[in-house]
Amino acid sequence: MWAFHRGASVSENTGKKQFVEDLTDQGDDFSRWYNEVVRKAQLADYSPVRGSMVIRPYGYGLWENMQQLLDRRIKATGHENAYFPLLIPESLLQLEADHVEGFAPECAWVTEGGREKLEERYAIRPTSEAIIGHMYSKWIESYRDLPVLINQWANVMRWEKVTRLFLRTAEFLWQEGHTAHATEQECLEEVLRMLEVYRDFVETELAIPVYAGKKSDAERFAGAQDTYTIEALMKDGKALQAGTSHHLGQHFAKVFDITYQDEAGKRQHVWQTSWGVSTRLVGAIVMTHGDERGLRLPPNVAPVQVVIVPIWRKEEDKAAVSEFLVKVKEAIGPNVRIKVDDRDQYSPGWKYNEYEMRGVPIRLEVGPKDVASAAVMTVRRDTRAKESVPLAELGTRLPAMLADVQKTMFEQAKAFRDENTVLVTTKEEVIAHFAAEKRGFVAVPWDGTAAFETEIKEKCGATMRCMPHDLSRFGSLERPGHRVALFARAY
RNA sequence: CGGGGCGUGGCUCAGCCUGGUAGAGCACCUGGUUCGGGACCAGGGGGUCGGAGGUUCAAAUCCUCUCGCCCCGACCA
Repeated sequence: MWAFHRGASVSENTGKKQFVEDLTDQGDDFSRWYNEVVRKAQLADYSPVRGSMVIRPYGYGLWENMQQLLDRRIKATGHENAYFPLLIPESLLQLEADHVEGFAPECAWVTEGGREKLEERYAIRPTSEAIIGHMYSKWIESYRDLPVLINQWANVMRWEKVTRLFLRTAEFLWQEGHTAHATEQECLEEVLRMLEVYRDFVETELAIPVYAGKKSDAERFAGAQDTYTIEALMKDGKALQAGTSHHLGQHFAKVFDITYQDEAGKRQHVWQTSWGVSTRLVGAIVMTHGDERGLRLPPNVAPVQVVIVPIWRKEEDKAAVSEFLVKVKEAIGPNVRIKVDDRDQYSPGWKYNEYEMRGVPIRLEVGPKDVASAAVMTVRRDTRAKESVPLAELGTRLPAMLADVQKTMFEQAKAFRDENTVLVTTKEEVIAHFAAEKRGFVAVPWDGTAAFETEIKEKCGATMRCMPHDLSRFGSLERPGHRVALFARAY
């Protein structure tokens, strides 16, 4: 099951070197493959700042497309964007005990301004609950002010000991939603609404299937009452937390004194949520869809959806192909993100390999033969299927093909995830699974004790990822007094 | 933060053990021929060997410290 195809291999028939050179095989060393792909595809590069990376235009373009699609959903559910300061006074951060306890070890501090030592040091935000809680206490007075539904797109910093491109960097980009509600009921609805927004966004736009569910006490966010999560499975069999939505209860409201007068004139603490996804999702795309040739990007977020490679030998070909290209672009129309690579110094074959490595969903080859037949050759990245499409049909066929690539990628990822989700009935079987396989999700009836989780973690390194909401696949595991829990080794 | 590994042109690495003129392939630049799955020929440019200190007539090479990166574990989006 875990024998991957070898990349950069020698073809059995021709003996010629076949595709992407110098790319480590996924099965040989997945981590190394990941690092190489991220850098060779120019998503990101290391920077001189410890643990911090530079997101290059191609990677940032991917993030921008993700941002746009998610931002639309966040606004469609009634939220507004705002911006809070990067620096958080230590006194604010310290108000919520569990919160400080959770974040203190990874805070970076500003202790000087200009040449003066500060009276109170500032934390560079690891998250913004504290500063936002402080502001909410000023803004909220009456039940008429509720709910407050604010989102922020920002960078945050966590002084991580071990960093990895996109998956865990000291500084990263994300969005963090922070809402305040009059009742716990409304608050919980919001938490689940946003979890669903994340699930839909990640599955629909990133083509990454996830299990949505609730975290155990051991895994929940510092300062939260409950944490909900979406968990994805990477190709190496490890789980990745792809987004979280927190039910903060009244913890922050109490310490930041966020209160309102209800209709009866009585003063009440608000109920709060916070939820976020980060640039880690870029890493999730790479590790969910990538293959032995490199990246595979879901069309919905790919910076370039269709790359056009013109081909010519003689000068007269060049003129004819160039002329034809104008018609091709016109036929495609403005709704597809295209790129024409007419650089002369690279051969068509070189370009094919290059754009496959960079994950462009569809390639068009346009040469003299295509001009003659008034068609273009299309090649899909997901299936590598080649098909000649008449110029007249491009305008409708290309968007349909992109949609199909998107769908196929999701189905492939889902099939992989499902094949690697097993059901067992005892703790011992969970441990045995990870001791032997060390991969995939294992669903098991959980008695709700911390000892159960701890023993599994200590014996095989797997942690509880969530208690899934959708039990349609796990019905056979339901037991009185138990919850179905998913375990996995995780990033 | 523990255990292990690695820092030498842009990239992948050799040279280090046994100190003595910094190398190769790829990439890059120029010219020409090429172009439907990583083209070829000719010419050319580029590195104070991660950093600091030490030993030595002499350090990429030996010693000490330091920074960074990678892998495996413990903690986190």
